[in-house]
Order: sequence, then C-alpha cells, then structure tokens
Amino acid sequence: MAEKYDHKKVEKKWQAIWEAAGMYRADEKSAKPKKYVLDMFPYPSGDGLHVGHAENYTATCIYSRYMRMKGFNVLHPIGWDAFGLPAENYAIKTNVHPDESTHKNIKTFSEQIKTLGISYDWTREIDTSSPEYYRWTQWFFLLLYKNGFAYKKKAKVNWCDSCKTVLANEQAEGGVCERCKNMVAQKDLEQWFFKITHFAEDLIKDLDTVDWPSSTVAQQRNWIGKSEGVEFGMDISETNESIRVYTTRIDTVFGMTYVVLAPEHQLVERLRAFIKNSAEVLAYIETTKKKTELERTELAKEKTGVRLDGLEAVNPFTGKPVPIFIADYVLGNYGTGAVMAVPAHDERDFLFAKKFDLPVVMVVCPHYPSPTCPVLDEAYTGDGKLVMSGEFDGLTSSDARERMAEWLEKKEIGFKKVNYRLRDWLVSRQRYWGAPIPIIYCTMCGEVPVPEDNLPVLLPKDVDFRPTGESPLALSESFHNVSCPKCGMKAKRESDTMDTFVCSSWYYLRFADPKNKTAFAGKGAMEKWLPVDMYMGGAEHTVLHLLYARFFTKVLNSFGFVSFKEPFMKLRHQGMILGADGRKMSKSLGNVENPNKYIESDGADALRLYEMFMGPLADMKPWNPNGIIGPRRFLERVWRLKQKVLNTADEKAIDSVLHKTIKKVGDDIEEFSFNTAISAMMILVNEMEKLEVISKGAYETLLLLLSPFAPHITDELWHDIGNTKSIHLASFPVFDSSKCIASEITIAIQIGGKLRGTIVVERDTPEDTIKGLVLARPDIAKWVNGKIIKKIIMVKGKLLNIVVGD
RNA sequence: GCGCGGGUGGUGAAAUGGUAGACACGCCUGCCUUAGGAGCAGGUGCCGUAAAGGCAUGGAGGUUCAAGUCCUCUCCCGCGCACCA
Repeated sequence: MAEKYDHKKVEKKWQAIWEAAGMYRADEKSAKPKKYVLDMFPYPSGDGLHVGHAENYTATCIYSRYMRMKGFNVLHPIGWDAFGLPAENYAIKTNVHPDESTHKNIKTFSEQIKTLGISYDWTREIDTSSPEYYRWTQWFFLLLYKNGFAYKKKAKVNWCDSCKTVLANEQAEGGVCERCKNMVAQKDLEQWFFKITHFAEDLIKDLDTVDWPSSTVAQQRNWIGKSEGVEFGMDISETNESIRVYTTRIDTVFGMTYVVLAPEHQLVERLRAFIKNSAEVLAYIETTKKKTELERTELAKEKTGVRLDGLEAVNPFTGKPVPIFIADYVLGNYGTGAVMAVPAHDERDFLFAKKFDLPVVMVVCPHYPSPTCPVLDEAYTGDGKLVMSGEFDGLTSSDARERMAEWLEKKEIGFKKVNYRLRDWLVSRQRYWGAPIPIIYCTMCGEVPVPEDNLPVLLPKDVDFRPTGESPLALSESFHNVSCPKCGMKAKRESDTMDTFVCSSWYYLRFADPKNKTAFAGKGAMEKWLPVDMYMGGAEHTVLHLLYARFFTKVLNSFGFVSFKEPFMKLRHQGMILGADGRKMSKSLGNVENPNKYIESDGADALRLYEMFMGPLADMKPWNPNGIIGPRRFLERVWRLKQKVLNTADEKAIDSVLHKTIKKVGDDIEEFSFNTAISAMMILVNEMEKLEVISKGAYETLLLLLSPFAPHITDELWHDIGNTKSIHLASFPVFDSSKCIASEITIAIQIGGKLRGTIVVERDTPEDTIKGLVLARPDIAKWVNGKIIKKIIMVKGKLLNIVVGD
C-alpha cells in the first residue's frame, strides 16, 4: 500500500527546500522578458492573515508561477504598509508602542504567508515604517515642495474628532470618516496639500491606456468629475460689479429666471451696501456656516435661500434683469460659486423656484416645434430643440451650446471652460505613527525644507502618542526644537506627519530596487521592471490608493524620473469573501475565518484550491466551511493516481482530454478564471481514474498543470516519479491542437430547434451519412413522419437541426 | 437620481447564438470496510408512479432553424457616487 497523503509533512518539506534554494527570486541579470506581478501590500493588522488576503495572494501566486513556467522573469514581491492609524489606536488602548506591535504583526503575517506557499521574492521585502523607506517618502515630499506641488494653505478641511486629525476628501466621502465611520466636521485649518488637481486631465485621459475593471475606471472618472461648460459674466444693475456663473447647459440660458450665489461668495460682502435686507441675508449666512457639509448636501429636498433685495443681474442674451438669491445648495468651492438658475431644466432650480414662486419657462423642447409649452410638474433635463430663444430657436441643444459659447466669446463676456470636481490632496495628519513632514519653521527664514542629506527626519520613539488634536510630535522637545538649516537660529520642526497613503503611493517603485541607498530606486531598475504588469487587490481602494499612486507616477514622469505615465497596466480585484452567514466577516459577528485552521486540517494546497474554486475571483462570495472537502478529495485522488503510472502505458488513451485541459488551464490562468481551470483538471483526473494504467508523460502533464495551484503536493509527486529538479523550474506543457480531436463525436439532434436525441459518429463521417443515419432512427423519424422537411441545418461536429413544417 | 455589476437546481457555480445546470458541495440507494470529514458504483432541476412527454435561466415581448447568451420594455438585488449647476 502506498503512503498516504500527509499535507503537513509535504508542505513543510517543500517550503524549506524552496526557501533554501531561493527559488522565487527575481533575476536581475536574466535576459528573459520580465513580468511584474504585484499585490496591494497589506497593512499588518493585529488580526493576522485573513482568508481574503489568502485569496488575493493565491491568485497572483498562481499567475506568477504560470508566468515563470512560460519563460518570464517574474518579479513578485511583498512588503508592509506599516504606518497608519490602527497601530496607533491599538497602542493607545494597550500601551504597546506601535513600532513594537507592528513588527510583531509583520512577523505573524510573514509566517502565515509562508505556510500558504506563496512564491514571493522575500529578499525585496519593504516596510514603510522603516527609516530606510520613509527617508524617501520624505524625499518625495521635498521634490513636490520644491516644484510647487506641495503647499500649505488655510482651508476648510475635514476634521475627524474621534481620530483627532484632518482627512483628505477621499477619506471623508459622504461626510463620514473612512477609518472610524464617525461624522466629519468642517474646520478652517492650515494644512499641507499636494497639487493633484494639476494632473486632473491626465488622470482622466490616461485611464484609456490601462486594462482595468470598467467599474473602477468609471469610479475614478466620476471622482475626478470632469465637466465641460461655459463661464460668463452677468452685470449687476446699478453697480459696477458683475457675477461670473458657470454652466454646462448654456442652451437653456433663455429660461433663466434668477441667479444663485453660494452663501460664502465674496460678492455678498462687497454688495452689502446695496442689499436692502442685509440683516436677513447675514442671518442666513450664519446658519449655513453652522451646518456641516453633510447637513448641507444631505438629500435636502427642502431648498432654502434668501433673495438679495435691491439687486438684479442682467441676462446677457435677453438683456432682462433677474433676481439674485443666496442659497446653500450652491457650493462655494466649485465652478465660480454662482449659477444661473433655469428651473424648467434643472431639478434643484425647479424645487427652489416652486418654493419661492418663481417663473418656470421651458426653452428646450423634446417635441419641437411644440405650439405651447406644457405646465411642468418636474424639470425637463434632457435635450431637445430650442424655443423662445430668439435667434437660436430651432437649434438642437448640442448645436445651441456651440453657437451660444461662440456668441459669448465674440462679445467677450464668456468662454468655454472645463471644471473638475477633484480637489488637492490634503496630506498632513495630526497623528504620531507616520512619516514626519520634512519642513522646519524659522522665525527669520520662514518655511525651510530639510536639506536632502539630513534625511530621514527620524520619527522619535519616546513620544506620548495619545492624540489630543495637537500633533504628538510637537510635544517632543528633542524633535520639535531645532536650528534653522539656513541661518542656524532657533527653529521648530513641522510636527504633522504624512497621510499613510503617501507611503503607498510609491512602494511599487521601491520593489524594483529595494536596497538602494542613494535614490528611491535606480533608473535602470525601474526601467527594467516597471510598470507593473499585473496588479491585484480589493476594490475598496479605487479612489484612494489607486488615484494617489497614479498621481505620483505622473509627477515622476513629468520630472523625467520615469518614462511611463501609468504605474499599473493591468488591474484586477478579488471579490470579498463573506462569512458563512452571507454577511461581511467581522469579529463582532463571530463569522471570521482564519486560514490557519484550514492549512492545519487540509493543507495549504487544498485551501488554495478551494479559494480559487469557490467562484469567479472578482465575485463577492460566502465562505463554506465544508467546501474545502472537494478540493482536498481531488488532491487525494491525484495522489493515489500515482499508483497507476506506468512507463509503458499508452499515452494516446488520454491525449484528447489531456490537450484540451492544457489549453483550458493555460487560457483560464491568463484570464484569472481559476475556478474553471480547476474544474477542467478535475475532469481530467476523472478520466484518468477510468484507465487501468496512465503513462508517465500524461501524469507529469497533470502535475505540471496543477503545480501553480497546488505547489507542494505536485513537487512531491514530481520527485516521486523520478524527477530530480523542482517542478517549479519546469516549463508549462505545450498544447497540441492536433491531439485535441477525439475520434468519436456526439452530435445533438434537434427537430425544429428542440432536442430529440444524440448520435455518436466517427469524426470524419460525411454530413449526408449522418443525415441518413439520423432519419433512419425510429425515435427521430416519428417526429418527422407526416411533415415536410423544410431545411436541415448542420453545425459541423456539433448539431443537426431538422426544420419541419406541416 | 446617476454610474457599474448581477438575477440560472437544495448550495457554490458552468455554458465562442448550437445538447442549460459542466465541475464541486449536499442529499438518496447500494457495495466494501483498518467505521472515516474514508473509498467504490449508481442516482439527484421541476411536473409526471414510471414511460411517453411537457415545463424550466426574474417577468413580458421580439429577432433567429436555434436565445441564459442578441434587441426592446419591465421588475428585483448588490456595490459605488450623489445638490459639482
């Protein structure tokens, strides 16, 4: 009796052998074509590895192993996104220093990943919280600073009172803190920003050059929010002032019945003397100030606002004056902070007009030429042809937009304008566990960048990191008080740290050259390995990390550091694995699955297979605690199959299905359809089991196909049948289409499109012979008898459809 | 409201316009046994005792010899964004 499959023994053995041999190191000297396969590097949380991590890493591991077998020089690295709030929050709770807990967690993660048999090049491991790394994060800050892409300004910013820090817009979506889910308040604070808006157009345009999931591309486009419209001025009667408004619907301008300013608009203050009801207006502005962003933007069906009595703005197209309002539904920080209101063609204007009893005039009609304009019970926001619009009558909306823009330009009142919703990236944080911002404030010299050779600005370890709203670093005497690098006088260091997303915006570059002491990465190394060919991670960072990383690449490209404009050429997301109850895994629900448990009971190979077999990688899917049994049984069958291997066995017996499987598995790995690749291998094993004996060649092919998925057991069996080098150094089997064709084929027989039977014939049977055979069969003939055969449709090798009529 | 995905057995899911439910889990019936989360053989969409047959991919139409797949309308679910003019 052959030895039983002992996953613990096998997996431990091979992991040690691979590590000793340095099997998965990327080769700097190889002439083979490169393939850079990257996982979104993890934040080493105290909870350890999660089945979701395992899903992500197994998928790219399979892909990397496959690419190695296909002759590529693969770079597949791993590192740690180690800075960040959770470590600090944990520290506050337990009084364990973030540096200590983070490094303990990294150790746990590393061990867990190794037991999964993930083929990382561990020699390139990086840790964003190490001075060797954050020195370059600081260097990037200075690069941006010196080129005007990093600046400090006082602005209304998102403040999370529970995290005691400011947040970027991207981290405060919907007015809620991305980390702790608490409501975010608006505060006027002086903060550091990166000028991501400078690249807004490129960030939109270059999305066309990458192979990313369509929803991710759509989300980024949506976030950047490009809009094309016109900006024009409107004179204010009886004053020398004018209002500039921005609109994307200039074609509706003849329907303008009023104008709205954002309450914070500067004109309000300047025109105060002309406003008759200024007390009421000021009161409204005060009320607005007290509202949070969320309250202001909440699905407030109820519109509020105040008319500026005594003031009117003139519509340049009609020459007619319209009233001016302030209302908080108009945002001060977008466009010009003022809009023309066309209630017939804008829902918000419509609601406002209803409330204030303002005229609603329809000027774009979908039923042109409509004799009368209907009474509207909601705004018509679509296109149509223009009515009541003077010389523009009868034009389509899109033509009118062009013509009206030209009209404004000719009169020098307005111009075409592109606006973006994207705002600059707020990067300073009033927290401890992050890279210090390398700036010094001198009473004489002002803002002074830390000289490059003074980097890194070390994060002091002896700091009370409990957040107070004041940056913890300001409390460290030795850190905070320094002398000015310019004049040598007493000065103070910037005490804010950088958003952790800054650290992760360039880590993929560092992997190309992780030990470099003179640059963030050598130019040659980056040109060799980058851009990333395959990037994989969760779909939750579509706007944050992926946008920031693209921004960094664009900055570096514009300064000539790198030749590429996009960092991640191909991107795929793995779907979230839910708990067995179909809910999101969480400690409080007690439905969290730990991969260790399954590695222990069934082995890493079985776990890897199960996670890949669960369903399409990108789908969200529930965990089935019993589901691993199928893949485990499959591996045992592969193990037992070894007993049937005979050198003299006939290879042809299984050729057809074998080659079909080679094709299917190869194609599926390239498409990330691992579930169907596994199913194809199961079919192959089922077929092999039916045979008395299997040729060594066929069995080897099976092991090679399976090796990216189940690397341990396949290497063990590979050696058992007489190979001396690791299976992971072998080539992927070559598909031979001539061997794919079976000698017998099954043809479906349809009568009038309905399946009535099947027939098995020799591969090269002529069509007429098949027709004859089919019609001779009584079970088929009974459907045809008494009817006229109108047509016979033959799909070669697949199907015969007899179309009958009465 | 807008954008992106989806709706197929008891479950996870397969299907270049060409035999719907591959592959697996579960379940049922045998066999075997060192009684195991074993192994082997067979069965398992629904209606029909069975056979014959019929019905089935959210719903309604349509195109086609042939539709889960293409087209129109519609319902439902998930995710993301949301007063950006």
